[in-house]
Amino acid sequence: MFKKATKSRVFQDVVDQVQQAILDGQLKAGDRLPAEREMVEMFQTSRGTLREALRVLEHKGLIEIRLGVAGGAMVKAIDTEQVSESLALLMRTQAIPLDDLAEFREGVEGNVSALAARRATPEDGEDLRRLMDEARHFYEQGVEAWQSFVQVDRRIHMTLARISRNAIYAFVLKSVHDNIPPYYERYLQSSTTVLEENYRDLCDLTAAVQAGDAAAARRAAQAHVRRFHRYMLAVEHRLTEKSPPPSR
Amino acid sequence: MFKKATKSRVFQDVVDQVQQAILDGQLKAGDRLPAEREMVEMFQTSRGTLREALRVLEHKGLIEIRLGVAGGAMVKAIDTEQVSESLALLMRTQAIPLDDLAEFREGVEGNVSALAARRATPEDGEDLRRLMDEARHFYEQGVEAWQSFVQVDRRIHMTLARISRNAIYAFVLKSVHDNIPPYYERYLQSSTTVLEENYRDLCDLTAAVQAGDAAAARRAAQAHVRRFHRYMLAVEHRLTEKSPPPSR
DNA sequence: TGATTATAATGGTTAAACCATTTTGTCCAG
DNA sequence: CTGGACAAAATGGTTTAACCATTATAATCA
Repeated sequence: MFKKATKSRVFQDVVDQVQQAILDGQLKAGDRLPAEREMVEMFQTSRGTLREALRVLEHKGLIEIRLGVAGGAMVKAIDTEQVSESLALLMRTQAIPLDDLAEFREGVEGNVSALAARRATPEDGEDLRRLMDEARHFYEQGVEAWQSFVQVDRRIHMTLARISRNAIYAFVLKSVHDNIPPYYERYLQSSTTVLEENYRDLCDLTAAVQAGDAAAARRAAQAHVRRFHRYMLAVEHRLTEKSPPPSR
Repeated sequence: MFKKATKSRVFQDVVDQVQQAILDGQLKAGDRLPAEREMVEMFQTSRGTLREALRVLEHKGLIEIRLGVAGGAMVKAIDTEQVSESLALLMRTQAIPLDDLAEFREGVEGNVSALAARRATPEDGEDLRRLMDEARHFYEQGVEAWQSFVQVDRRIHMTLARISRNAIYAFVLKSVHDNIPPYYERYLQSSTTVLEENYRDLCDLTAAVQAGDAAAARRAAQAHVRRFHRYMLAVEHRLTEKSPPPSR
C-alpha cells in the first residue's frame, strides 16, 4: 500500500502518503493502520521518524491512536475539532478588541437565530423549553447561581447554532464561545439586575425561535449581545476610572 | 465536564508548557527556543520525545523550524494558515455541505458589507474604485479573462472585510475564501452571461458601500452570493442529470 | 464457572550515534 | 587589501536498539 519515503523531510512524505490514501478513499474511517513496526518496513524509515509523522496526522484529526494490544492508529472521521482549535488559537493570540468580538457576535448570532427560527422543529422547541426551565431555576436562585446560569446561557446559544442546521455557523460560534470565558472572568460581576435582564433576553429569544419569527429572533439575539457588550464597557469604565471610549 | 487527570504522554506535556508560555507572553513571535539538545535537559526527556512535541507545535503554527547553525525553532505569529488547512480538509471530505457554505457566506458577507458601508473612508472608496477598474478591464476581455476576473472579485471581498474594520470578520472570511477555489474548479464554467451578472453585482455592491448605504450593501452582497450558489446548483443539476434538490 | 494470572502485541520512551544543512570564520592566492 | 575557496561548528534530521507501560486475550486455578 505504501512506498518508500523520499523527501527533504521524510516524515512529511509519510504524512502526505497517508493523508492522500485517506482522501482517496483507500483508507476509510474506522480502518486500522498497520502497527508502527510494520509501517517502518513499508516506508523504509526509522520508528522515530514514523512516529513524528503519526503525531502530525493525529493532530490533523485524521487518525486516533490507542494503547495496548489491539490498539494502534485508527482512521478517524474528520470533524470540526481542528478548525475550532486553530480558530481558538487565532482569537487568543490576536488580542481581538472587545468591540470586534461583540460586533461579530451580534451579527453572527443574529443570523443564526433567524435561521433557527425558520427551521426549528417541535423537538427543537422542546429542547429549548427544557433549557429555559434550567435557566429559570438558576435565575430564581439569584446571584449565587450566576455561574450555573451562564453555563446554561452558553448551552442555549450552542443549541440555537445546532437548530440553524448549518455546520459552519455551528463551529464558528463554538470557537467564539470557547474563548469568551476569559472575557467573562475579567469583566462580569453579576448583579440581580444583570441576571434579570439576561433571563428576559433569553425568554424573548427562545420564544421568537419557537414561534418561528425570524426577524424577532434576530432582534432578540442582537439585543442580548449588545446588552452584554454595554455592560462589559461599563465595568471597564469603573475599573479604569476613565471616560468610556466613544462608541463607534 | 472533566478531562483526563493524568498525562500519560510526555510530549503532550511539553507541547502544553511551550504553548502556555507563548499564550502568556513569556515567548513572543520572533523569539528563538533553545536548541533541541538544551531543551532535552530542561524538560528532562529524550530527544525523540521532544521532537514529537516540536512537530505538533510546528503543525499548530506556533513555531517555525529552520535548519543549520543559527537555525532552530522560532516562535511564529499565528496566522489563518492552520484554520484554512483544517477547513480545507473538512470541505474536501464533504463534511460541509455546499448549501451551508453558501448560506454562511450570504449571512456573513451581508454583515461585513453593511459594516463596510458605514465605515468606508474616502481612501477606502478610492481603493474600491481601483479594484473595480481592474474588474471592468477583465470583464471587457470576456470569458478568456475569467480567472483574472475571479481573482479581482476575491480581492474585492477581502478589501470589504478590511474596510469593515473588524479583525474577526476579516480572518474568518479569509479562511473561507482560501477554500473556495476547489469549488470554483468543480462547478464554475463561465459564460458571458455569468460574467456580466457578476460584474453588475460588484458594481452595485461597491457603489452601495461608497455611498454609505448599509442596507443596500447588505442586499447587494447577499444577492451576489445567492446568485453564485444558484449557479453552482444548476451546474450540479446538469452534471448529475437528476432533479435539483428541494430548496430549504 | 468465574475470578485470577500470565502472555503477547501494541504504543511510549530512552540513549547514543551518525548524517545533512547552513552560517561563520579562516586562510591563501592574486 | 580583496575575494573566493574551504574548513569548522552548531543545528536539525535520521537511524538503531533496547526497554517501559498499557491492554486485550488466552491460560490457569479454586
